[in-house]
Amino acid sequence: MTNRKSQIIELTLKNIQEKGFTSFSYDHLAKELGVTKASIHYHFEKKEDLGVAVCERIQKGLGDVYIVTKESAIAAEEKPFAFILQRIKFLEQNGVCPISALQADYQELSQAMQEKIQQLSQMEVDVLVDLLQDAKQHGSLKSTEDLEALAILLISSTKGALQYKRVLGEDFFHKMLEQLKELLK
Amino acid sequence: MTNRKSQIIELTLKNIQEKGFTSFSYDHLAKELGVTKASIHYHFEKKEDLGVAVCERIQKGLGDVYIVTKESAIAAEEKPFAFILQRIKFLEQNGVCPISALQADYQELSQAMQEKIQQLSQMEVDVLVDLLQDAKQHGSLKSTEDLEALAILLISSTKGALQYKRVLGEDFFHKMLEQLKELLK
DNA sequence: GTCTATATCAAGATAGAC
DNA sequence: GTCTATCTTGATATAGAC
Repeated sequence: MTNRKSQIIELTLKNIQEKGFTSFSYDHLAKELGVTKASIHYHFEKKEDLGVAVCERIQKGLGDVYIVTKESAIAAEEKPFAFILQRIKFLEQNGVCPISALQADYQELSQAMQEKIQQLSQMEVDVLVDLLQDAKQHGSLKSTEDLEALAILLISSTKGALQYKRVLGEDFFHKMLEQLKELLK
Repeated sequence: MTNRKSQIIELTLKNIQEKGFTSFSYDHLAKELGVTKASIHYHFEKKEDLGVAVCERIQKGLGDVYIVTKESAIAAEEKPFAFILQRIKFLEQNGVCPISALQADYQELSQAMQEKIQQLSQMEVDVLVDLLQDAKQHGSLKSTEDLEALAILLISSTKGALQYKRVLGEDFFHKMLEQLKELLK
């Protein structure tokens, strides 16, 4: 099966959302796939290699949602929030955002993975800045807005709220989002 | 030494900030203290027991900062942000917020720890709501504000930004905070 | 390309000496 | 209260058969 490799990547992505990078194991992965640990080690010799592959997978997903949002028919001023809502749809029920999970383990990871996580984190900001620029050109944002700072606030509050939501319940995220929209009016 | 127990708790708190709860080990803890694993198992039979003790330690720290902020001489409208800034001072250099670290491992932890983490998370919101109420009475917030929603936004964006700051640099947090203050003007 | 088998190591935990 | 010694488990990883 030539897509065994991508099958492993998808399952790892799910496992990272559930357990985090350091806590998921090849053993558990193998059992879920009905293969042996050795077979996973064949495709990804070290856990770090699998980690890097998952980062690239996340990067692609991020890019895809960006393009879809950018080209979609919805109003430009809605696109930053549409992007965020679209992204969190991909999260497993009660899972953490995989980028947040990787950030949490950041200090324990190899340099190769740290660089990937940096790229991912920066990409999230850049994409939001781009969508905010479009929104601004359509007149929905005050011209004084520092768009990078606004993107940083959007991504920070989103990720923070996702963490609390798992502990304090679904409502938490919606309350945060409504409050944010209220302040941006 | 009767405070060996609290010595262990403090060191564990540091370790959770650096590695997360599931990733720190009794072995590493013991070496840092110059004792054996067994000695730590004596004070905290199971890792879960140590985890609960650390949660209570965090809870106390949270309460202490709340009281100090509440009773301090600074203007009431500054207190919510003063509280947040005071809290993040306790973080190790490049460490994660211990509550965020515990939230990240939430699903893998025992029920006793999950309950403690819930309490901690809710307490953070409650404390901010209280400080925001004081600020509002002093006229610095629009009367239409939903204070719980505002507290949720404050704590979410703070925690999210702390995660990104470790990866993207010190500036990230400050930009988020300035943007937030700008929107609240 | 996938398997069995195994090496190696570190983890949490316990029993019992001092 | 702290130690040595040890048990058990589960992790990453490798060698080599098929």
